[in-house]
Amino acid sequence: MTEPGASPEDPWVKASPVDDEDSDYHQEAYKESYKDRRRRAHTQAEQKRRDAIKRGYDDLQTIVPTCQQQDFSIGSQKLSKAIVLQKTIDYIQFLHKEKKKQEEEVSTLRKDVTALKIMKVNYEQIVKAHQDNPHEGEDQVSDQVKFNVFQGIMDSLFQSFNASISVASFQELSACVFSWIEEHCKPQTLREIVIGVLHQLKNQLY
DNA sequence: CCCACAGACATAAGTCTATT
DNA sequence: AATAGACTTATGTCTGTGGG
Repeated sequence: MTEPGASPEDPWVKASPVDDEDSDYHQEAYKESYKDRRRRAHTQAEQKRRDAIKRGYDDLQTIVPTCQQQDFSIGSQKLSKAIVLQKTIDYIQFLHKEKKKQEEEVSTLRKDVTALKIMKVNYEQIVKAHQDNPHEGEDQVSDQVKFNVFQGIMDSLFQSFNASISVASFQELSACVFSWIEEHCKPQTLREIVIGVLHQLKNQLY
């Protein structure tokens, strides 16, 4: 739609007052020209603003993957602005959820790394002790059996630890750890675990 | 303080397009 | 062809800002 009588080439054509001696008319003509000039500039500015908005929607449609899915039965139909906005909102919510999931995964993996590092240090100490005293206790059981005993005990402890511990906050973690130690690390309980593991291994071996 | 200006928003009217 | 819905365009109004 074009403005009636508007000429895009000469937007400021009415900007100067007309050459007339009549001051009232002169004034009126000047006012009118200012009004026209103002209207023209405003129309241009408004066009610019609408272009910017349109560009924004186009960019959204390009960036948001769910806006790019096309129904091939219809062809590459342009989505309405309302749909582009809704799909953008949905996509941002999806990204937020994904980010949260990945952060949780990273946290879990960090804990695994810490545990593995501790275990590595412990094993290195054991290996070093063996190297320092290679002949101590020739009648000792094999490394495999020792590992099985260790593994059985640690598995049992880990199961009770995993069932008792929540890591939502440090306070909660700390409270859970203390309660777990009280409940599952009593001498009597540990004794039962060790005996149970040894029995189990004995049955497997013989 | 007044005026000019720019930008944002609202609205009416026109245009385009898919559907019935 | 009629119609509905989405979109565009021009214009009016309001508000904030900066210069004289």
